[in-house]
This record gives sequence, C-alpha cells and structure tokens, in this order.
Amino acid sequence: MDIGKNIRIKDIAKLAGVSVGTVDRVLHNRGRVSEEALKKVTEVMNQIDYKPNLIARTLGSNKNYRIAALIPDPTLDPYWAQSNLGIIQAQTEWAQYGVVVDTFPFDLYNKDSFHRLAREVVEQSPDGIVIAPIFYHESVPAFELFQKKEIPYVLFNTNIHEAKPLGFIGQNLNQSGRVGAQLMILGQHGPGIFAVLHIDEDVQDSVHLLEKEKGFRDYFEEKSKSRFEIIDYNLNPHSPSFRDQMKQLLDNEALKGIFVSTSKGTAVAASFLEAHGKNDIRLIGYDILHENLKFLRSGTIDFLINQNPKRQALLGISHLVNHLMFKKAAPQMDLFPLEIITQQNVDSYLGSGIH
Amino acid sequence: MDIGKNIRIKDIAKLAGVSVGTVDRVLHNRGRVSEEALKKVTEVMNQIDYKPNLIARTLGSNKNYRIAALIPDPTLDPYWAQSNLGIIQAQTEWAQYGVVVDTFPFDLYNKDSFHRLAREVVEQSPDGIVIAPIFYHESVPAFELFQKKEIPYVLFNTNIHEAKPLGFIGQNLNQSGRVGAQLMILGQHGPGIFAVLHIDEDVQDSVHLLEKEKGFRDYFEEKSKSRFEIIDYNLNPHSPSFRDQMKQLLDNEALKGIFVSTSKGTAVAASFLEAHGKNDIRLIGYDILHENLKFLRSGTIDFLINQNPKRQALLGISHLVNHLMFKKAAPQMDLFPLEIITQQNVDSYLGSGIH
DNA sequence: CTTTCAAATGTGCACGCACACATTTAATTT
DNA sequence: AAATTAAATGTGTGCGTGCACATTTGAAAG
Repeated sequence: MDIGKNIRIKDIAKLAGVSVGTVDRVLHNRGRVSEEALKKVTEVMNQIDYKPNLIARTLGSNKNYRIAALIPDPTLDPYWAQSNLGIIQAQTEWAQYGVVVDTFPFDLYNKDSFHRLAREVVEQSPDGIVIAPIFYHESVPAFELFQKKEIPYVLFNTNIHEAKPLGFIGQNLNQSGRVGAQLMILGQHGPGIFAVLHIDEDVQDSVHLLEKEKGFRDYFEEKSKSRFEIIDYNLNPHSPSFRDQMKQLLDNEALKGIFVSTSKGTAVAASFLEAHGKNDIRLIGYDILHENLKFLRSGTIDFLINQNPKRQALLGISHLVNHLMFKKAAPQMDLFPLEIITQQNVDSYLGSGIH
Repeated sequence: MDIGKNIRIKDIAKLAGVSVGTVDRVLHNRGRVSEEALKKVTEVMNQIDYKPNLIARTLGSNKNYRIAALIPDPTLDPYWAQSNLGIIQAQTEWAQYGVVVDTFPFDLYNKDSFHRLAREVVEQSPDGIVIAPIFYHESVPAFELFQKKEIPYVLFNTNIHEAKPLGFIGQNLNQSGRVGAQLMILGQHGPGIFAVLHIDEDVQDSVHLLEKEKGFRDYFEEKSKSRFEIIDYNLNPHSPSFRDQMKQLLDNEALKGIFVSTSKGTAVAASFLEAHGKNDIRLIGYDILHENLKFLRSGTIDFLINQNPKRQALLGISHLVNHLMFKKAAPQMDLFPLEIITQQNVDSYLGSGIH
C-alpha cells in the first residue's frame, strides 16, 4: 500500500503505454480507441484502484447538470415539506459542483397535475430525475417516457416494480409494520384489540399503506399472539362520517392500541385521543411532523417511526449526481433504517445535522 | 445577483489595478504589500462579495495534512473496534486529497499508556487530532499540550468541559439514560425494581456511565413513578464475586428490568438472563455489537441504544479536514440521535449504508 | 508510388488558486 | 552618480482532469 501519492490518469497512461488522451477516452468510453489500446488500459485499470480526483474533475470540466425533482407540492403537506427541505439541501450542497435542481411540485390530490408535470419534466430533458411516484397508475407511463428519452431516474418514498430506475430509496414497509407491532405489544397483556388506521384521501390506491398493515399483522401471527385481535379502518378525514367512526372506535373498552399508517393521520388520531381523554391507549404512527411533535411531547403519541423524508430526497439527488458526475453506480435499493422516535429521543433527532 | 460567473482573484486584481500576486498577499495577509495597494484591494473587497473557489484552492495548494487519532486499542474491545472502522473509512475517503491519519491506540485499561501516547502525538505535531478522552484526569493536561502547540483537536464519545476543542461529537448521555428509562417503564405495572448495571473494569472513574444513570433516575423522578425502586450496581466482570452478585440480583422476584450502561456489559448481562431462564425481565443496553446481536434476535435484549461509534469517529475526522482544508467551521457540538434498536429494526440499521 | 481519408492517438490549454521566483521600484550607501 | 539593498509588485508554473484540436498511422484508392 503506497500511501501519499494517488494514481493519476497520467500514471495509468504510462503503465498502459498509451497517452492520457487514450486513457481519457477509455474512461469515458467515447470510442475512437483501438481494440488493443482498450485492452491494455482496462487491464491496468483492473489491477490498480483508480479513483479520479473529483476536485480536479469539477474544476476542469465546467459542466452543469440539471436535475428535475418531481414531488408533491410541499406547501400542501407537511410530510412533503420535509422532502422539499432535502431537495433544497442537496441543491446548496451540490451547487458548487455545477448542479442545478429544478423542482416540479404537483398537487398530491390531483393525478392530472402529476401527469402534466411529468410531461413537462420530459420536455425540459434534464440530465436526471428524482421522483416520488405516489400515483401508481400515472407513474408507469411516465417511467416509459423517461426511458425512451434515456433520462436516468431515481425513485424515492414509494417503490414501483414496473419501473427500471437507477435505484430506489425508502424503507421496507412490511418490516416497518412489524416494528410498529413489536412496539405495540411490549408490556401489553391480552386479551385486547389493536386498531390499524389508514387515514388518507383515497386509501384504495395506496398499496404502500396496506403493506405496513400486512407487516403489522404478520408479526402477530409469527409470534402467535392470538390473544389479541386486530381490526383495520380505512378512513377519509374529510368524510362526514369520520368523527362518528372515530368515536365508536374509541368507545370500545377493549381497545389497547392504535397503529396509524400515515404521518398526517397520526396527528389526527392523537387529537381524538386527547379530546376523549384516552390516555391509556398506545398510539404509534409515522414521522416527526410539527403536528405530531406536540402529541409526542404530551405523551399521547407513544412512538413514531421516522421515514426521514428529508434524507430520502437528499440521497435521491446525491445518487443521481454520483451517477452523472462520478459514474458511480447507485445502490439499487437504499433501505433506510426504521428509526424509532419517542418523547425522550426526539430532540436528539431534531438537533442532529441529518434532520 | 449575477449567478453564472463567480468573481475570481483575477477580477479583483483588475478592479483594484494591481496584479493577482498582490491580491493573493492581501487575501492571506502575508505582508509585503504597500499601504496604497492594500487600501485599493480592501476597498474592492468591501464592495464585492468574493467567495474563493474551494475546489481550486485545494487543487492548487498541494498541501498534505496529517491527522492523529488517539483512541482505545480496537483489538481489545469490540466497541472501539467499531470506532476504528470509522477511522479507517475516513482514511480511505480522504486519502486522495492528501490526508493521512495516524492511529495511536492506547490500552483502555491503562492510563499510563494514554498519557504516553498523548505526548507522542504532540511530538509528531500533526495538523489535527481526534481523541476519545475516556480518562478524565489524564486528558486535561493533554489538551493543554495541544493548545500550547496550537493543534486543533476534536473530541468524540466523551465530552470534557475543561477542553477547548474545535468540536465535540457524541450523545447527550443524560438524555440517553432517560430514553432507557422510558423504554423500561413502558407497559410495566408497579411496584417493582429496576437495576442499573455498570459492568466495567473501573467504574469510579467513568463519569459518563454515571451520567447515564442520572438520566435514568431523573426520568423516574420527573414522571413521579415512585412505585418503582431503582438500585445500581458497579460490577467488575473479572472479579471473583461477579457471578454471585449477578445471581443474587436475578433471584430477586421483584426485579422487572435491567439497564446496562456499557455495550460489553449488555452482552454479559444478557448471557446471565438466558442462563437463568429469566425471559420476563426487560433488558436494555447499548450498541449493535456482534455479541449483543445474538441476544437481541433471541429476545433476551429488548432494546439497544445505538451510540454509533463508527460514525462518531468518521465525522470527527471529517470535521477536522473541513476545518483544515476548507476553513469551514466545525459544529461546536454534534450530538447524535439516540437511536433505538429492536429485534425488528436492527436489520434495517445493519443494511443501511451508514453502518 | 503518391494521394486520400478516416480511425487512432497524442498534445496542449483551461479551470482558479497558491506559491515560488523574477522583475521593478525606491530608498540608502559608497 | 553608480552601486547596493530591501521592499513591493508582477509573472509563471503546477495541481489533475476534460476536452478541443493537432498529429500520426495504416489501409484503400488513384
């Protein structure tokens, strides 16, 4: 191991017996290289561990990369506001390397706006795309457009199996449900009922929420905790019957805990619990949103599972830049840790730089 | 605001009517500049907003930085082995920019070796130091040496208030104990006993362990959970009476849970619980060490609080490099999130890139 | 055998800065 | 007035890479 001096393109050229220009062409495979030369260079490359000097690279090539971020409008939803913070951070972080990020915020209650913006993105033909494909049916044709124009794209938050992205960034939702279940059952003595609440505008289209529920149920089955019953509700917070449904649920004396699959829904459920003075029901939900924070501090919410939307977006762009600028392969799946947030450790999360 | 072009030294020189050399001398105030020229340049500087191109700066000045890492011998302890992984990662990450990290591994059971190596570090007069100051009394004079020689240093793992470091990286230990307490009490019904175990060679000198215990006790007091009793034990795992003490503790029928303040101690306590078939006692400890993993998976350990030693060391060096190379201020306190690890989310932590 | 031409390969400059060195200026001594 | 000297200022090169352009090579066509 020779410390100190790093291998430069010049060194590779000398070792392979060619000029730096040829090495450069091989490195960026822009062709115009003979079979023989290519073989010699790749041979050297395999033997040594060449790491391009990124500093020099960005100095030399004054290239500018344009990245499009297709995410739900951050002004309409606190969860996506956090994602947007990640986009902004990535932007300032990479600005010095000549990377520009354009955000295309679509209305998360309006599939048409998604469809429209997706086409707008393609028209701009950016160098890369990060996308939160929350609409399953509308996303698939969008991906086809990206692929046709050969624009690399990174998925985050929601995975879609039809897609052929550079990579996906998010969490294992099934496992996420299991974490919820484990925290739910801790110290609880049966018999009793646990409720899984999907509080969302249209649940039927949200496969990812059901995956969390499945994990939750799977845990109970595997641990054979059959003395507990699990019931699930699909609730629309804006429907007129919502309040009654919640009231009915809370009036059930056997109810021991509630697991909410959405971040916004968590705060909604918490406010109902507080209003009804139900302090002994364990509440587990998602994400360190401002609204949830209040209830976590008051003790109404016991646990939050942090999906880290900010970091998801941040890494999405980082992976894209690494691919474009440094030709580094992005991990096909970047599964985030399932962070457990409580009243006592939430400040340590808020204070740390990652957040 | 003109985005595109950034102001270069060359531009300043032209505006001030001098050469780039003179501007350079003013910028780095290395003297040899006439009053007149200095005035002209500073005048221009005040009117425009010059931001030096850090990329070009590091390329131009081919400086090599030597960083010393003063940490406990990684071969003697699995916790510090993780720290060492962070050092190694930082080393490979920064090697190409001319940063060399020298590790000075001291015996964590031998204060003299710490003292000796600290002086050896100073003799080498590196450009920066990262240090895990686990010995309070021996550290303070070491810091004075660093300061006298004007070597910037970064603390991690253990904070020492007498120090004037560039920054500290670690966790809020009091809060860490509170997290343990909260997890301990969840779903537990009094009355009962909780034990705080300090399993270490010499506890009396380990202020940081006591800080965790204080947080643990503070939580009970603040939440007025007086129906629970808290007892603490200072145990030396190599003392002959150790087994008896543990057995006596476990035989106490009122014992509801154990909180262990050290990572290695966690596995030790877990093995005793398993040996005695005590499945119903909640066990909370520290860190994702290989030994702990087994007991977490089997369910003997209920929670681990992750101190992320690897990342602590990694960031320590990063902060130092940012200070030396890019003149960027390191955060005075980089407090890590108090990560809660369970059987169900441990794999998501192991799989994620940070680990 | 020369000419043509494309493919292959090599060379040189720019990026913005730091730093060493060369040159100019001005004050002082001889 | 010439020589000496130090201070002030200017010039040039290198850092490692990307890219445009120049040059060489070799084969096919004339």
